[in-house]
Amino acid sequence: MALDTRERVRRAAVKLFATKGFHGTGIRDLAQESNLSTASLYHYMGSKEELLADIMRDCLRTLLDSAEAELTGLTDPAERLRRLVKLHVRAHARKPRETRIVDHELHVLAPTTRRSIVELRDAYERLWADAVGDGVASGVFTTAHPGVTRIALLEMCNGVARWYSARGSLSLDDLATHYAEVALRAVGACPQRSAEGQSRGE
Amino acid sequence: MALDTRERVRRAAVKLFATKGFHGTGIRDLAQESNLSTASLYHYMGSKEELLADIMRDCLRTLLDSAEAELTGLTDPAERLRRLVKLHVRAHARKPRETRIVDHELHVLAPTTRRSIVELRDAYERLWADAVGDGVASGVFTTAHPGVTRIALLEMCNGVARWYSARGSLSLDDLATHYAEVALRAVGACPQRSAEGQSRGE
Amino acid sequence: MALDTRERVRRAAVKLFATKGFHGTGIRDLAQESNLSTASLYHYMGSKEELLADIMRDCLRTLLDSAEAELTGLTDPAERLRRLVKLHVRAHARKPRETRIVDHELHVLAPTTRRSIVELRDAYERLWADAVGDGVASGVFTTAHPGVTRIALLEMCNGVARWYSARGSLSLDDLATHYAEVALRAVGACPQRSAEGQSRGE
Amino acid sequence: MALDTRERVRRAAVKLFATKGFHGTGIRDLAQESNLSTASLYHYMGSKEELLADIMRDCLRTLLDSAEAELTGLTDPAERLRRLVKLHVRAHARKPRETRIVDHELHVLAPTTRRSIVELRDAYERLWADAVGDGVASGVFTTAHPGVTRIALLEMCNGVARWYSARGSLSLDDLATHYAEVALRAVGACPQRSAEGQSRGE
DNA sequence: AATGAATGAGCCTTCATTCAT
DNA sequence: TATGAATGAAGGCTCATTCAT
Repeated sequence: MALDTRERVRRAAVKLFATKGFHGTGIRDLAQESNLSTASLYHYMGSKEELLADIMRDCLRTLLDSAEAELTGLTDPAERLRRLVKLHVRAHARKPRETRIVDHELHVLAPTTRRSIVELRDAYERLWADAVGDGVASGVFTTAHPGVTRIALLEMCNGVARWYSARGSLSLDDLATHYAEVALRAVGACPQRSAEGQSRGE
Repeated sequence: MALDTRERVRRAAVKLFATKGFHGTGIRDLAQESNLSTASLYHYMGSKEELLADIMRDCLRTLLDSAEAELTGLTDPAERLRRLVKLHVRAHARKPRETRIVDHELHVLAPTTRRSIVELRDAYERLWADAVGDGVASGVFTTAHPGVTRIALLEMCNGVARWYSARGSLSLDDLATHYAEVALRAVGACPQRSAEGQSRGE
Repeated sequence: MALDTRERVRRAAVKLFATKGFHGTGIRDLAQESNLSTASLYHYMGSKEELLADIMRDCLRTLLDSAEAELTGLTDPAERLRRLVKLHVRAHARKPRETRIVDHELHVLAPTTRRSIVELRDAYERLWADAVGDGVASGVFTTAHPGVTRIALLEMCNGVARWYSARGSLSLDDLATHYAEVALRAVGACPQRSAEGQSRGE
Repeated sequence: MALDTRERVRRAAVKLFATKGFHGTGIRDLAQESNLSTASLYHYMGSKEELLADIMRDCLRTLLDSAEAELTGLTDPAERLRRLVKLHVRAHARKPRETRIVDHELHVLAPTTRRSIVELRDAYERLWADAVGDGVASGVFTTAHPGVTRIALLEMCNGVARWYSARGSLSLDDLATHYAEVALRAVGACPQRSAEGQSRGE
């Protein structure tokens, strides 16, 4: 099935925004990458900035929705953090360009739009904050600065989008598991058994 | 003492490149921020891109030099990692804009220039790789994927530049110590005493 | 019939480049003369320099093609030279601006482009060199330095573009004939009859 | 003896204006070629345009003066034309850059300045016109259009500046003699003896 | 005599966008 | 749906020139 034109434009934008940055990408670049004229481009998008906002919004919506789905019914903070990390890492490894765009181009958006995007991001990060906070409250985690630890872990996981390659030696599952491991250690959950399991597996 | 003009231009560039991105910063923005005409700007820089490259180069040189100085004479991998993390965190908290520029704008540079910058970055990262590698080799660290762990920690520390504020509740020293803590836990160094020491101190 | 826009740009360029020189003509001058905005200009040309190269190329191509057509089947060197001179003079009198551009602005072109233009010019001048050379070889022409004579005649004829005006007393045909006369005398063809014929005719 | 600075500037200008054109030459180019800063340049010249005008004026003054000196006491039109041609050719071969500048950059000058330069040029050309005119009047020359012939010869001789190289096979004296020959033939002076002499001599 | 600093104006070119077809 | 044509604004950079030192 032929690719929907709107989708083609979207993908072109994702590719170029991630590679050259929003301001480094001209609409001529977008048009060329989409095999469209610059004029035609405007049948499939509002403006360059709206296109960017759409990409960010979708990326964050998907992340938020699947995170909420993943956590449904879970109470154990360690398990919640593990799931969050794995989901986050998988998302960033699979959609490195979209997530890099979210991370790098927020400053481009006009205030109103930016606020709506930041809201989504904050909602998502609250899931992390809650997991870490609950873990510390219940004594499962021992970390001196939960807030700092949360953001440190998030940044660590975001980084995956900047370097992970599917062609590397590490499978996506192993990567996600490894990161969950590192994260749980970082909060002081010291998951003896699983750590050893991971070690044995290699 | 009045600020050297060249330095004024540099600072304007650092501020704007970090805030709005390289491509998002116009030469006229730079001129205004430097209280200079656009023409005068060119007495103090080669081109916008060279200015960027200079900023990056200086930032990385400084980081690399101080890291090498910091590690001189040290052999214990845990201590080396701790020092690297603390230095890195401090540098990123103190010069968040410079380091963000290094992280975000590499793609702007022409191939030749980029290579020279990447070389510096790689030299610096090798210090981390060596510390982690030696730790694993000597059994002090237990981590399944040293390479991944190293980059995960680096990204985590880079993140500091994206959120740390001196006006926050955490002092720079505490922040650096905390990150070192998290990092050592992440590599499985489980530094009982120092971790407790750290906990007690807060 | 309305003038094609591309052609309007071309004519504006010819007029301005010839009058004020390539470097003396700004893109804004071109736009104004073409009744276009500077941005629109770029729908009809690659760059200012490409526009110049196109003008030169077309001018030389036309000259070369018509010269080759004119000489087809001719062997007599005197007749060939006469035809070349007349054609050249006519072309330079009719298209003085294009030919002046070719003569004056070669130095502007980038090496590669320049080479391609110079090649055309050389191909054309070879027709002159052959005519003069054959005339000397067969004894019809007596000139001590055929190469010098050829270039002297060419320069003399090029000059037409710098002064001829259709409003002058001399018709184009008479002008061309007169130049042919001067040229043949210069190579020592001393065409008694035709010279007298020419004299009688005026 | 060290070269006077003002003279160094002048020479740099001659070189660059001739090579790249007036508008193609920046004052930075001039400064570099003169081994001066752009600011220092202005101790030795009024403005770029005045520098150009000076060069042109001197070139034409010299030509005019030496032509008048050369013709002093001569009445024979053929001899006068021969001397003019030889002088002109020599001047253009020896100072090809100055003369090219005079020929190519008149259009740059502001009206007032231009007029003063054109006046000089016209005074010089009147010497040619007189020689040709007298020759025709006295029947020594036979040319249908004296005015056209005069300008044709002038352009032919101007051309020397565009191609003559001292490294070529032809000596400057031979070149000048050859041109005089061509010119006299062109006006129909048919100087049997001298032509043969020329031929024999080579 | 010499120049580093400074600049308003201008350079060529591309920007994102609109609109008639 | 698709696009050639069009553009005002802005892009990075250089222009010729002045002036204080």
